[in-house]
Amino acid sequence: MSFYSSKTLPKLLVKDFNLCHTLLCGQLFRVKKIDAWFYVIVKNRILKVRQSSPETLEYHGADKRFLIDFFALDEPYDDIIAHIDKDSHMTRAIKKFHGLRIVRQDPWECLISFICSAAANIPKIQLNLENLSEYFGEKVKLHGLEWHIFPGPGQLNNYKRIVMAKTGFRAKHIKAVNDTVDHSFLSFLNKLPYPEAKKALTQLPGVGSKIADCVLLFSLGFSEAFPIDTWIKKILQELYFKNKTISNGELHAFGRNYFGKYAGYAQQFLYMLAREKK
DNA sequence: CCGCAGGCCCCAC
DNA sequence: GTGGGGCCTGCG
Repeated sequence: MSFYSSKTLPKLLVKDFNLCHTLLCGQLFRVKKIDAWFYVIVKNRILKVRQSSPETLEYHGADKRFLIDFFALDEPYDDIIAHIDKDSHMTRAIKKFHGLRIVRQDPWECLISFICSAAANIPKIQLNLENLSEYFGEKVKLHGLEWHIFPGPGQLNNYKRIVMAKTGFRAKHIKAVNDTVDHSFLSFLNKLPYPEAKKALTQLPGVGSKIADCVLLFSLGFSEAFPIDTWIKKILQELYFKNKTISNGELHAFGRNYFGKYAGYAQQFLYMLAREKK
């Protein structure tokens, strides 16, 4: 595909970072693995990256500063782990998935992604996002391949095409959100306290407690957000409630109180535990 | 006794 | 997953 050997690519020294865990923990969907490399479509760029050793990232398509921000490498990892390491279950998860990070993805794409996630699975979400990008997003060529940038707010302006992207009942939510939400609304949420930001998001059609928490956690820096999906529900009930059925509201309150200001990281570790048992 | 807020279940989307 | 309806409960 390229005459350049990997030796010519820049390297970034990393600590407490695992690329696979970070890219494959269900927070991002536009990730492709080709040979030994991951290709991640982030905003208007195609990031090509691999972890050639535990402490080395080789990359192309972005600069160092971008990588540090996107992968949240400036977060105090030891501190985060110390906060959520409350019991033997978490200790095990933290050890097993060490280096998992919560990325800082684009809030708009994150919002649409998780609207697509309602009653779906990961391959289906990926299909929806690929289709939406192909139908509405700008095309770019890189590494001999064609890629589509994710369409911005206002660009998802054709209901029929949104339906053609196989979004099903989510199509009307996507169209409505496209017509009412812009970048400034989303960046404004950053400045609000968690409860207010969440309330503003759940005002949007197709966005309830879970999806709001995903957007807050994965794109707006609210590390205390604690999304309850079916996987988390199952594992929380199993590990902390002797398999008793607990309402989502109660599980949410439990997670936030028990794990504290980095509850969202705890949620991701638990998600990984739940998925590997599948 | 009656009315409404809050919690929960159900089901179409 | 969400949202809206139906239904039960509890307090005023």
